[in-house]
Amino acid sequence: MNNLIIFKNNLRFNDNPVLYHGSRGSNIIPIYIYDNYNVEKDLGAASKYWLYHSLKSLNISLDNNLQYFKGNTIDIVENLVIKNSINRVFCEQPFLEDDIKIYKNLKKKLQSLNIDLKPYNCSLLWDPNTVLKNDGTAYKVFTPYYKNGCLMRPNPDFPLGRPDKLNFLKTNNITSIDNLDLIDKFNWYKKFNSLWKISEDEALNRFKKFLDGPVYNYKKGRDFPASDSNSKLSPYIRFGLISVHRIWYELKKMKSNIDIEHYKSEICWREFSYYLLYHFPYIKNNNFQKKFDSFKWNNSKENFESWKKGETGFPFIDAGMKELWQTGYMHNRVRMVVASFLVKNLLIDWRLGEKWFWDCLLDADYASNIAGWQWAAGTGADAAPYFRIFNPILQGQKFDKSGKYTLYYLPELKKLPLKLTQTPWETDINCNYPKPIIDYKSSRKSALERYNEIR
DNA sequence: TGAAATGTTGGGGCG
DNA sequence: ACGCCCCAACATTTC
Repeated sequence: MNNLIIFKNNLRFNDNPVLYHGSRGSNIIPIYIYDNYNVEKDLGAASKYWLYHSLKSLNISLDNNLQYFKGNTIDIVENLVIKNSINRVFCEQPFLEDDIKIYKNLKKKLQSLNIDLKPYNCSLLWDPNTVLKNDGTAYKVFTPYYKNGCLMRPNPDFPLGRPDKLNFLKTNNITSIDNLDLIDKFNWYKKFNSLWKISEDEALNRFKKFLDGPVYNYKKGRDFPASDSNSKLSPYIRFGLISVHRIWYELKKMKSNIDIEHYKSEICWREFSYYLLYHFPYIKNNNFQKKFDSFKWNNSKENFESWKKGETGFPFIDAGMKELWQTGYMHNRVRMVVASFLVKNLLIDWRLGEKWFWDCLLDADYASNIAGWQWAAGTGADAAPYFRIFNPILQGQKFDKSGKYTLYYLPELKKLPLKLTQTPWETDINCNYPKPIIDYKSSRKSALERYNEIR
């Protein structure tokens, strides 16, 4: 048998159902398709960087046999199948609207050629189709989704480990990763090189290191951006350099405690995001709660720019935005605070924030990003109520008491007494840091008034 | 996975 | 010794 193996969002050698099953007793052609033809939203710049290095790493595991294509999945696969006498095509089971459409069209095309298309769920612990309320409808609230839905279902599949010896089918194709245009000529991303090692081994190492210690302080520690109680696995999970099935079972093997259970539930917030996008695809660019459709956003260009650059004059916000820009990552607590600030204090549409994160985050995940922003904006399903407005000053004082995080990204504030780290306007000492772009108190008030109009 | 406003309680100062 | 006021400290409600 000659099998075509299509990689998409699970760029790993281990625990990969597509590669594992697709390579059994067969010759394979492993390919990656950058489909910018059938999708509405192209990858963000940071994601492309991550993708580039993930592919390079995967290619090494595949003894340099990975082939790269860009364009329309259907045409590319049809062409390959015919030219190489392919019998079966193995791919990832799709869960997002665009991907489902591609899958269906591909299936139709391959059926007409009398070729099997075999989908395997690589990405989610539970298929969204199988987790429903008793009345047959989808959950909208995380806790019952997780506790009564997921955890009451049969256990997720075990991780598969390594595939057997791979036999690569010889082809005449010469493809190059460079044709995917993932890396800009302008070397803006070099700052990431020293911060992130992008490979499957590194993902596993990080996970193991996390399980060796930090996880035992996860529940409390996860809220403090200066502590290292987070696994920082998100970008690795995003492109499947580690499988959630592996993560799930490694955690299950351990003696359960409150921290491990909390980490598991966080892993399942990602599941929940995919679940929501699957059952309510309109939320990709519309408010889950329709009453927000008539909400009047200010969308001030100037304020949006200040937010993006980390020049709002609110240190905790600015530190977060600088972390994002410099590292391609932002601590979860800070993500909530900067999102609340953009939406509720600046009255800027969550979709604009979502776009910026999409472009800047190495872990930018289609579902998590949208669901996360809708959550933070208060427009989402199981969302923080709109009137729950984070105070960036208090949040900074509470979760970065020592100033370690804030001052790392805003060293100019080290000039001030520690007490004033979050309120640098309360002194005349000039440290070359911007004045607040808004008055916090009155912005809060007008946000609540604006909300009253649609309530 | 809030924060601010408002309400309640109880100890201490003081006439 | 007593009542009154003040105001933390905590609890509850509201946004």
